[in-house]
Amino acid sequence: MKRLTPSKLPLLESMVCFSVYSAGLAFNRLYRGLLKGFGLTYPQFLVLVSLQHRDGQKVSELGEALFLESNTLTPLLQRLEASQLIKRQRSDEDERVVHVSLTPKGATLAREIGCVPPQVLQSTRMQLSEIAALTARLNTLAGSLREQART
Amino acid sequence: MKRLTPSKLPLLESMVCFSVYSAGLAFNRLYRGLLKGFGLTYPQFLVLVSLQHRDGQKVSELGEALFLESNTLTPLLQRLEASQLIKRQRSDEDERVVHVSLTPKGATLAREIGCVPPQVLQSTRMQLSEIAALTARLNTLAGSLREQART
DNA sequence: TGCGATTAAATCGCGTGCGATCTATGTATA
DNA sequence: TATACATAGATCGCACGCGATTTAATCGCA
Repeated sequence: MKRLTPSKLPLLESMVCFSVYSAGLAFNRLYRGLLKGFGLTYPQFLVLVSLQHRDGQKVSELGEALFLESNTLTPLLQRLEASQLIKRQRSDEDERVVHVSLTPKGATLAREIGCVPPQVLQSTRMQLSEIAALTARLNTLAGSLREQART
Repeated sequence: MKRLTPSKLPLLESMVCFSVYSAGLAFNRLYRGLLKGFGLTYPQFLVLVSLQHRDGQKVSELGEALFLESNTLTPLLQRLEASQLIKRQRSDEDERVVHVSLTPKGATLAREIGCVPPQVLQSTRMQLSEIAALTARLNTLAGSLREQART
């Protein structure tokens, strides 16, 4: 017996958007404590992770990797630059483009924060295989949502 | 052959924290478009959902439901009150406590936004059973993370 | 009863996210 | 070449999220 227009909204706990939202809050809080000693926020941590894999990325490439745009990235990168962890330099071929690379200090820090993800994994209290399956499902889900948002 | 201190961080796509983070961004963007016409943000939407299930909650009870504290909730509730969607009133028994309830206008809007979650579900392009399983796993995961963050 | 400890909410400052817009550079087309 | 158009970042304003602190009310216990 279905309703076309349900008068009652679903319970928060049964909404997948809310589960993702509150899990995101929980991850952010956990990372905050673990990253505090390194002087990093979680998005800043993500930038270092991305740059360690590929240094010298354009701002737009970082944006594609992190699903963020220049209005979020520019101030974030300016703060990382002020902390001497990265440097930003305009491309010679195309002066509109800005390349971002790790400074020696940033590269050192990027190695040091390698200990954080294992600690987080530990805190999930889940099997690696289950974490991997969950990650894959979430990536698929996020892909579908992004596709729908475009239309 | 394991390393005790990996020199390389894992790829972003393989990190469950990042999958949750980017799925959260994607949900937020999708909701933004769907809620714009109602003049609501996603956290404001969540407050209306919670109040429709139980009206007159204390600020602290809303906080437990949404995993937020007064430093986030107070300004958010002030905006909802300015929009005439809720009213806030101090308890008579304990003047420290503030109860939050829907105005008639808020109750009407809460019914109208009932059409949004089904649209979002549609956009996930996943089976209901799979969504339910994912939601349950995420709730368990978030519970573990919150427990670890406390210690 | 009195008075320190506790509690609920509010306030403040800062770092994201993001819509909207701006600036500077590069591209294309007549 | 000149002029319109497109693109990459930067800038601005606003709404979260949260650590730290403040204010006001209540509790606990001598």
